[in-house]
Order: sequence, then C-alpha cells, then structure tokens
Amino acid sequence: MRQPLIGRRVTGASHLDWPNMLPNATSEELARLLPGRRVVDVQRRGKLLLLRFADGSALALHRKMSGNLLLQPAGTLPRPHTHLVLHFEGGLELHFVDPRKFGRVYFFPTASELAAFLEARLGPEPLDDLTEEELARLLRGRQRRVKPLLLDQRVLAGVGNLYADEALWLAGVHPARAASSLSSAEARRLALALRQVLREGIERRGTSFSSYVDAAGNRGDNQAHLRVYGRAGQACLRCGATIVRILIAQRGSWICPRCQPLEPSSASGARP
DNA sequence: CCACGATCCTGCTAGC
DNA sequence: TGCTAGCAGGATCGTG
Repeated sequence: MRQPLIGRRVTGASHLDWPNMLPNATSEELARLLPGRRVVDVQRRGKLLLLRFADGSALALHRKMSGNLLLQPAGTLPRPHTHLVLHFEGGLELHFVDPRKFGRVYFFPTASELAAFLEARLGPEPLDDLTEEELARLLRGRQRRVKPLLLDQRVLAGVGNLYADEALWLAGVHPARAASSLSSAEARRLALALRQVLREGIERRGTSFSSYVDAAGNRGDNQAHLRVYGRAGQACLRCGATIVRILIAQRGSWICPRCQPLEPSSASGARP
C-alpha cells in the first residue's frame, strides 16, 4: 500500500456503520477529522497497519480474524460487510471489509499517543529484533506455556496461531511446555523457526486458507506450504507420525506428538 | 503470575 | 435437502 497511498490526501471517510469497530473515536469524528490529512507513511507494527499523516496523527487498523483491506478505484461498489471506506484524492479508495466485525480502527491525534498505544501492547518485532538471546530473555523465568506466551502480543508482536504452530513444529517444541523449561538449543531453534515461518509467509504473500486477500484482492500461497497447522490425521512430514489437534489456551493447536514431546523423553527423540 | 471461560461476530462445513 | 454443532487467522476481560 505504500506506493499508492504515500503522498495522497484523504478526501473522505464513509460506510462507517459499525461503532464497535472504533474503540477510541466515533464515526462522526472520523468522518469529520480525516478529510484533508495527507498520508506520509504506511507501516506495519505487529498485526497493525499504520497510516501516518503529515500532522503527526495516525490511523491504526487491525484486521483480527476476518478483515480484509482492499485498494479500489473510486466509485467501486463496496462489497457486503464493508465497514469503512477511506477516499483519497486521485480516485483511490481503501475499503475495510470485515464479516465478523472483530476488526478495529483506532485514531490517534498525535504521534506520541500512537507511540504510547504501541508501547503498551506490543513486544519486539520478530523479524527485526529477535535474536536467540532476545528470545531466551523473553522465555526466562516464565512459567507460562510457551505457545500462549508466543501469542501474547505484549511479549512478541505479530505471531498468530498458525505461525506459532508452524514454528513450534519446526523447533520440535511442544506448545504446552513451560517457557522456562526450554533448553538454550530449543530456544535457539525456536527463534530461528519463528523468523523463518514469518519470512516464508511474507514471501508467499500470506496464508489464504479462507478469505484472506491482499490489498489488490489476490490470495496468498502459504496455505499450500503449511507443515503442521490444520493437518490433523495426516503424516508428520519429518517422522511420519500422525499429526493431532489439541487445545492450548482454547486455541486449536496442531502438533506431531513424536517430534514435539511434552515430557523430556529418555529416547533420543526427534532432532529437528 | 497464570489458567480458564466468556465475549465480541458471521460464515462455512461436516455430520446427521 | 435441510438443520445444527462446531470451528475459524484475535484479543480482552473477569474470576480464581
């Protein structure tokens, strides 16, 4: 979205039909405050898309489970479940389409308010800052199970359910292991695995097993390359054991019970 | 500090 | 064919 949006001025905001989408503003405020603001940067932080405006104000958009952001020519008829259309000069629109209505749009009048918001709820970026030492530091002393810890955005930003499962499988770590129980070798493998699965997901332009599309409406390819997520009943790609689905912190979690033992087994086990 | 359940929503699909 | 239970890429809140 950077190329099409940077430098463009907002001319309007419409189709704001879902107040719960706006935790810190009203529809009327957005429609009144946004026109005239010029986009100077488009960034990602964790799972948030940030639109920064010339005066330091910003929008932060979270797609949650079902949201899609589509760049369309002006005048495109919004599809069902569209809850925000941002109009830009030059005949461009950004449509926020979200059937489940879990998505959120935050408005921040100043850069420092945005910074405080991000600081309060997001940990380090795995692709920028996650050395093995940093992950070891994040795990140290935590009695929490490792998967819920990885999914906690305040601990580490941007890792979701499927990437957590993929990384834990690659690293040969059971999702219910206590975070502090990981050996330094396991922590090292996990740090590398997290970076790998996120990098692959981006290279493949996302995981579209359901409705995800990018801003141009194109599906990603990553769903065809998942190693463990959603593969219950199928053979583990590494050892041939049957992949199972378990519940960890109420989230579906797919594991290979042989490559990812819960108890440190005396048998040699998998050397992923 | 941590686990768990409920909550916010709609759509899809597997199973009957 | 039609119904229903269960599940879904997320995150927050209250309770214990």
